[in-house]
Amino acid sequence: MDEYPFKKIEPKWRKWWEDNKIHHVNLDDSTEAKKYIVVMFSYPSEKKLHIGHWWNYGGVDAFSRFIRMRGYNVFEPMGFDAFGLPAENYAIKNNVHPAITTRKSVKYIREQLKDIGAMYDWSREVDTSQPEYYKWTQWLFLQLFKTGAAYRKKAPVNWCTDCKTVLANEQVLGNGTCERCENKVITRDMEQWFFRITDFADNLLKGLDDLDWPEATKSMQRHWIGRSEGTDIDFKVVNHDETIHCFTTRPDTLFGVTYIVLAPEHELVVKITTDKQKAEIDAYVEETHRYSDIERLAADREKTGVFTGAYAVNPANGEELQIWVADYVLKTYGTGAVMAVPAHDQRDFEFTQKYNLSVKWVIGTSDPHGTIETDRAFEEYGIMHESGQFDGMTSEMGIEAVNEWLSSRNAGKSTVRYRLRDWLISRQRYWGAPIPVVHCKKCGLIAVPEDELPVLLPEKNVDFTPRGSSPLGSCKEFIETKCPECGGEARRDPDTMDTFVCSSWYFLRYLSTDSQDQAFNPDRINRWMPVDVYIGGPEHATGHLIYARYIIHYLNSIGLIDCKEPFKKLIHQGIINHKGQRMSKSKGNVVNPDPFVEKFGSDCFRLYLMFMGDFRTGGDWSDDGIIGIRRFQNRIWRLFLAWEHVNSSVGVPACDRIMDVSNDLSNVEPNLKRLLNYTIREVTNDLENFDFNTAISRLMELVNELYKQTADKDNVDPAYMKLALRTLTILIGPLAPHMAEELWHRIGNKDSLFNQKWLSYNKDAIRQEEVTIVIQVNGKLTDRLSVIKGTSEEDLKEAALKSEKVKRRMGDKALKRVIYVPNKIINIVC
RNA sequence: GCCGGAGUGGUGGAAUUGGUAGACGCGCUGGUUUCAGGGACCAGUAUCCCCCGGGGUGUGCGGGUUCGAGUCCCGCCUCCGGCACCA
Repeated sequence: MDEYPFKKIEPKWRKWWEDNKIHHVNLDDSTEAKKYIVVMFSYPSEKKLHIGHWWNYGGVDAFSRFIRMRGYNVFEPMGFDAFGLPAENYAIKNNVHPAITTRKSVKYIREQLKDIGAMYDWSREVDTSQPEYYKWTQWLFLQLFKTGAAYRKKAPVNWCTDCKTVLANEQVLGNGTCERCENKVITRDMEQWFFRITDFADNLLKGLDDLDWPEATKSMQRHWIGRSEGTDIDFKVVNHDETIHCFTTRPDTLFGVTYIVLAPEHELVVKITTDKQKAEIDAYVEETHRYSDIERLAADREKTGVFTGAYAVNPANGEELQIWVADYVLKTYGTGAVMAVPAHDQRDFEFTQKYNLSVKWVIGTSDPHGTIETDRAFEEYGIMHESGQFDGMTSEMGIEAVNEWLSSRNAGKSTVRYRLRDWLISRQRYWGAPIPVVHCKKCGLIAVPEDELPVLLPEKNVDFTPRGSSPLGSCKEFIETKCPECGGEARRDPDTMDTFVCSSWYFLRYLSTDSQDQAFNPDRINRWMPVDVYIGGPEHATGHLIYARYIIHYLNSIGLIDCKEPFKKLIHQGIINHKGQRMSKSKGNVVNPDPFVEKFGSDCFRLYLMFMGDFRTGGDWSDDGIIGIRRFQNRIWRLFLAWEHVNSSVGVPACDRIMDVSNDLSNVEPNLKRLLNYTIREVTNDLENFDFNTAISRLMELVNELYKQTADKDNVDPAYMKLALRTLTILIGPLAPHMAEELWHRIGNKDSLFNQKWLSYNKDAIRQEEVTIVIQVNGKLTDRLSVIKGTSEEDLKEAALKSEKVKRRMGDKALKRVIYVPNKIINIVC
């Protein structure tokens, strides 16, 4: 039996596509409508593509090819997110320079990517670790710096005592230890670079409404931004000329405040602590620094705190309140100070229990007989009491009224706070884009002039093993420089940028890789942005996807680009597990795609992954099913071999006549006519919706049916077969591009299949003359009737009641009603 | 604790969105082919009972709405993902 010779065919067409620049995109062509389809670029530090990449990239390519065949100018680029910690860690461990390992990985992965047979335009590849790219990442930084959106401040960071380096939050394990050495991680205050993403909190929140994104992801971003309306209330400190500002969302509980809490890092702690309490407070503050933020924030930790010895005055009733320091209050949220209302806040309640502080109930239920349990806080809205002139108000009214009262007395004002923090972008690491700023003793922080970019990352004389400060600081040639302002001795900033900065704008750079004198060409941006469909994992919901949105909002705000949002539609691919678990080296269940590609071919492997399950859901990898796809390919191949003669024996006019299936098909058998049109409709809808698995099922059905209908070869009209094979070739093109291109040329075409227009279908041709009506008795399937479409309800009812099966099931019960769903079901109720 | 998503044959998964549950594939069973094979083709395959004509039961569990529920409502269970002292 003839097997489909994928080994000969796949490399042949890959070369042909490349030689004929089939995948080259003209970015300046405005004659065709564009579609910009981007899949998150790959992270070469992982060294090799795994099955998940094939799942993702194969599906996205099928979609892109389909869109292209529908007549759009489609741009589907690919690149490398090549800076980052894994390459650096590998380098430290094996003493190989990260530049070398990264370049090697990129080269290897690029070849693997080419095996997928996707229509990437490789002339527009980006690599974030190349000076041609990071020059513009630095340029982007400078734009932010010039407008004050990039700034330095002292901030608590995670510090591993053993590795002697700063760690990202993701690198700290749940128990507060370092993921690499499992030693203790502490909090350390360090001067860091930040981007003012909080300035855009509200815009980022509002922008979500119009995005065609998964609701779950939008919801995650909303929570992450965490807008919350409340009030800043001023508490004067007794015997000090200081005021503590407390943010609360519940000013209606103001009369229930029994003490005040400051975060350990709060600047007033030192000022107001009494001499008597000083030793204890110092010890406590010191103690909190011994924990990482992650550890401190563990919700199940018992609350601790220390009294400062100082008091503050409640502006509502003049009561004096103890001021405490406790690490359950965070310096980084709100004002870093809290008015504690134990009766109506469970956290404060727990704290009071431990330290024997008083509880004052000021909110009750509206039900006069309703009692509130007193063993925990009552956090709901209710009716105010013990609250002076506000007694009897609902919480909603009270919040308004207290706000007005406070602001009229200059003791507070309503504000909006966000959970979102400014984006900490500096890293004390080597393998990243250097921050293009010079520190001059005389002039301060001075931006490197744009025409001096890039600030090259030195590849020699850098000791990148961690020792407690930025590796670049140890490189004399790099760090010592002249101040661009005064020309005096100065030092370069030794930090590098978070790789999320690199990946926050790469989709802009794809459009201008041919330009060395600008980050992006505004005309092209305005023509191609936003990205029409962006595909990537849901794990980026609150990281990359917020950062990229922020950068676009920012560039828009300073007038550099027109578009407001980077990604119009977002799709998350699912995750491929193996044996029910996520693939990982430690579990030893990683599946390497290469042997499967070698044994079954690229198309077969792509098809199998797409067929395995829903693109968005993911699935569990199994070696077993792929054989079914090979059989499917072989069946198609043999079908073409068996009918090869029709391509020469059927003349050109016949071919023209059947170019478009929606045209007159009067001479084609009704069954086939219907089948072809039906398959076009189904496959079209499925590809539009990323439902590759069902699209492939429909094509399998078509092939099965063609085998059945052509069992008797002599009775088949060759034109009919020619039409069927042509239709099949076009429909399978996006899914199995190599095979389809081969078949396309075999049936007599010279140009690429992917320059061919997609097929339209004829609705009328799908309509069936004969339909099967299901007869139910009390909703139970009882019998079937095959009738001509449009048979009247009366006739159907009569026929149904005559059925022996129906009679048997009805027994002697009387007919009550008949429900009729046209052309589908007749339900007899008795 | 809070917010999402999902539970369907031996197995991967379908189901026009309230209308024939199990499409398509894997596996398995039987058969055909001068078939040495992990080849090709045909038929069967949710499950239980059975007088072989049928009958009962079935989409995580328990209720409900409806002529009719995998799909909608209420209450649970399990798994996965995210957030987690955010005042």
